[in-house]
Amino acid sequence: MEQTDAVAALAALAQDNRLAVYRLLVQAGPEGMAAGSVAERLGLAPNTLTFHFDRLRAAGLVTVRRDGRSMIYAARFDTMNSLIGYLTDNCCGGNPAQCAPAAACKPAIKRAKQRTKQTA
Amino acid sequence: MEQTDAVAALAALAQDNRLAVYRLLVQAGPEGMAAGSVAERLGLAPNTLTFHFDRLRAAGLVTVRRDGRSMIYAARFDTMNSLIGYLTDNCCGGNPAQCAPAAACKPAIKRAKQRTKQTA
DNA sequence: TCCATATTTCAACGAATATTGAAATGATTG
DNA sequence: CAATCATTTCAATATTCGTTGAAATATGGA
Repeated sequence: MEQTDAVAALAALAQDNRLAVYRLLVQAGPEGMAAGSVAERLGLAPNTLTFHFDRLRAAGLVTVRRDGRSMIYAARFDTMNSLIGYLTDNCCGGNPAQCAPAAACKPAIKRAKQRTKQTA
Repeated sequence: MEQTDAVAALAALAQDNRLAVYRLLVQAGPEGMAAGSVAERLGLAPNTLTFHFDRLRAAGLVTVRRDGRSMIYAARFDTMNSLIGYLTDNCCGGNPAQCAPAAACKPAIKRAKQRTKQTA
């Protein structure tokens, strides 16, 4: 992951409603949730929610697929892993005695191959 | 960690220069770096840097101590751990078969007890 | 005390952001 | 095809943010 992408991801998460949306999707898992369900659950106006979904998607933090008239949003765990890897990259000068590399949530379902390594 | 603190930490990191500063401090480890060294390393004006340090500190991401006429800034690894814990909290509905809890960089030096558990 | 170094404070400006309201698009059902 | 539901697009507004420049504070040495 590069600086620009990391900033984008962090900026996308650095907002009350978006963070709530993202965490909801993280908890929902790979299956995702319909936009309407998220709106109802968090009490957000549909257009406001679209705006936030858009930012999360532009940052690569979520995916969308259409199911009938609903749009299903799901968290992208690989991006979260990359972000955490970027934040803790070369931690403490890479001294293995001082630092341990980070690893975040992995769905391990409906997403077969997913490398644990993220060298920035 | 609570929502407000998480948003504050994410917002603090969601900016090019601040993210660069923070990563530099992460790599510097618990010993930290003088403000001037950071400024020189990143080519930032001293007052601009103070502004950014202030935001990082307000978010609990760094600490400061004075050493002579220099101010030594250091990353707070515990906050990073809490943040990662918050982001991945109850991942995939808490289904242990699908998700593994996250753990970030731990200095393990000059910072003895540090719980791995962060239940938000 | 006087001077140089290191960092902070203050005021100001242009740019970006979140929310709102109304209208439009796309998909399903009868 | 008409009606309805789910979501998106567009324009407008108030707020927040990052950077700059000049001046102030604090520490250490001659």
